[in-house]
Amino acid sequence: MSTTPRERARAQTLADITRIGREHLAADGAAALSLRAVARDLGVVSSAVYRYVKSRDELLTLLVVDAYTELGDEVEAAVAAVDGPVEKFLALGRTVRTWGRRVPSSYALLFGSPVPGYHAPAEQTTGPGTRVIVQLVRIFDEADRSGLLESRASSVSLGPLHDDFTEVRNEMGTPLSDDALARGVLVWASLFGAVSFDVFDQYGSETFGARDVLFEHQLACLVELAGFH
Amino acid sequence: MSTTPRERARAQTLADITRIGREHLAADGAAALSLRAVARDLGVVSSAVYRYVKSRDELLTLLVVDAYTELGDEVEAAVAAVDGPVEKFLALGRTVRTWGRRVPSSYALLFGSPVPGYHAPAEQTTGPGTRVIVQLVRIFDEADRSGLLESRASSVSLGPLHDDFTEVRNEMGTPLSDDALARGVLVWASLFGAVSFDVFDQYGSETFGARDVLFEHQLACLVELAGFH
DNA sequence: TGTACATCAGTGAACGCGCGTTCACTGATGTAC
DNA sequence: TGTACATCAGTGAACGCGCGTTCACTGATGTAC
Repeated sequence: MSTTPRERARAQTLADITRIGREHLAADGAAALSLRAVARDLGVVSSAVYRYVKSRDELLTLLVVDAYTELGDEVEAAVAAVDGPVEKFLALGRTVRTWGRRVPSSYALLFGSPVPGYHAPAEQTTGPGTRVIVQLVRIFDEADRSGLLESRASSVSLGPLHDDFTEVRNEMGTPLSDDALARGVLVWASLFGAVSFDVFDQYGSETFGARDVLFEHQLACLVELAGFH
Repeated sequence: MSTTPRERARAQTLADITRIGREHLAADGAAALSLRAVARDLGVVSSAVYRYVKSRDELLTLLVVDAYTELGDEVEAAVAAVDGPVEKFLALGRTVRTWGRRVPSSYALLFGSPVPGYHAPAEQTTGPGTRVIVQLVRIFDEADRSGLLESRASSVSLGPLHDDFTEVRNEMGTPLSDDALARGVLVWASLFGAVSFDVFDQYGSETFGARDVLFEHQLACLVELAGFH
């Protein structure tokens, strides 16, 4: 673990590149992200960046991982800080929204339109990319174990999805029923729908003044939808 | 209403530009949309496009309006074709999803990340942009009038939003309560959250095989969340 | 401890490319008398 | 019906700009003997 000065300098430069990349992401969006512009801000000739990053796509991957990691850290911390499934769910939801509003361009990179021509390499992004949903599953799990998860059958048969859900149970190490998992998926999608509408300003900029209140109400409804009590 | 040949030719060219623009949107995304590329495909020198469109942003606006119009047309037709709030809601949801999956790039333009540096001019996009939510409000309205809308109070007070909701009631010409409207907003956001996850492939490409079944289940849950019965 | 060599960060020029927008122009189509 | 003029679509050149990526290079920092 002894780091040489060179290694430290290298790590520092890579961190600088990521930071500058994030700034450009915020200013111009992912599609306009440019290695040359990053090099300029780094105070270095454009070809020098290739010592650190193989291509523009690799820089994007760096930013994707960075964003997932930041969000994952914050969500895990917030969830760990409170007790009980309902409180943990509220903490998760609030953290996602707060993070999204603080760094909308990173939020857009992860949850908005796909970047044309770019595909995140699964090996690097899957881990950090699943931290939020892992937390959500754990919350459902805890609610279930404590007998706080209402069981409700849907009018639509989930039979065709049973094998897929079994796969999910194995990957996530949870014994939740198909029905509970399906509800979890909807709660997950709904939460991000509500946050996206807020972050991307789909309501119209002047429709709702008290966005915080609206979101709290939505979270309360989602708790119901989840079936916690 | 008599159209001269020149006017007809002009309208045709403008339609061609829109069509080609859509193709480029699909291929490269909104941020990479280029007047020069459209001109090339139109078989015309780049400056010629400026006879039809004042700038790149105006072309984007054209595409936004075009997309909203197509979606609005399809949703209205689907909703009109069936009876009762539940059926109408299901038709609305299915149509949004089907449209989104058919033209994901147009879906992304309207409901994905904002295009950096571009702001849709309200005068042109507000009308077509509200057609889906207008339909949704009407469905809630009809359910309410038929006594099919369960009234449920939320644990979060909507007081701070009362004036905003009154504004919405005036604009949309509906007598729905704050609570019903708030639930409508959440259903709206949740629906688009579910569709976005599907269209943008947030589930992971191989997690769910039977996406149709999953979505039908989600719609059924949203009917519950809406409070229809 | 000193020297020879290897590693590596960063340079600068070049490749070939695409972009939005302006402007003076040509030539065909339409219109007024 | 014919002529003079106005309108308008499309041309081609130019402006100034930015991009990703490669490559041979310099010079400083590290390492092995």
